[in-house]
Amino acid sequence: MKYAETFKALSDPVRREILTLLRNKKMSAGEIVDCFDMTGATISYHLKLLKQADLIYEEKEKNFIYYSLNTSVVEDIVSWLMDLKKEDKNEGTKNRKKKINNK
Amino acid sequence: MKYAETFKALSDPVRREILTLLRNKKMSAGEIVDCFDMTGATISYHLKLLKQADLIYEEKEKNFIYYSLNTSVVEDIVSWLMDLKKEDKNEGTKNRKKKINNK
DNA sequence: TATCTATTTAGAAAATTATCTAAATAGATT
DNA sequence: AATCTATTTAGATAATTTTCTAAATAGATA
Repeated sequence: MKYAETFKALSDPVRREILTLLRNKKMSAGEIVDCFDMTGATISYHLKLLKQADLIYEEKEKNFIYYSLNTSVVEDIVSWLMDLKKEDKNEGTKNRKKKINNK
Repeated sequence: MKYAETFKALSDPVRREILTLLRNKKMSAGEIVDCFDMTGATISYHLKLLKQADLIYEEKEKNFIYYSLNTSVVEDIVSWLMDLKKEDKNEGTKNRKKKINNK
């Protein structure tokens, strides 16, 4: 159950906003903090959760820590979601009508 | 922020399990309760959140309430996630630093 | 070395969420 | 009408999450 953590990480608006910020550029923790009305400690906490969920990379440079997006796990979530939409694969007789009149 | 509620709803393992149960068949609240080691009240609470997030439909029949999957909102979540992976579209404004006011 | 700078960790308070029991509701059955 | 059945609502508590301040860490610089 790898994506349990990921879904949890994605459930918070601050963390989603951080991911959006990182969409195109890497940013240091401090730069990210400047985008929010919250303390560095709080943002650090959110970064930790995103990191644990493998949604971001962290890379030390001088005495900054730069964060960037890791989209590899996003695929997993997307396929979990797409699976929800898939039609039943193993049905004998019970849901046949549903199969037939679908699309 | 329509999908805030949806991400929140998806963040709980019980609720994700309910969605999976509903993948192929509609089920009454009682049938869903039977799949878990929890009281009907608790499952009812989760169903309410899934309903509020538009992830399930509810349909009364006799004195049962049947629930079924509504995948239309799932698309929105998927496209939010896919957007994360997209390359920079560059809005032109460099160095734009805005404070984000959540909550 | 001493100190500054960037960031995290610790610990506590506040807010939110998940769960339970008991009671309420509403439709079906006798 | 009285009662049974399926489900939800209310209210309380437990558990988890978010946030803060203060302190700790670690690397860079004077």
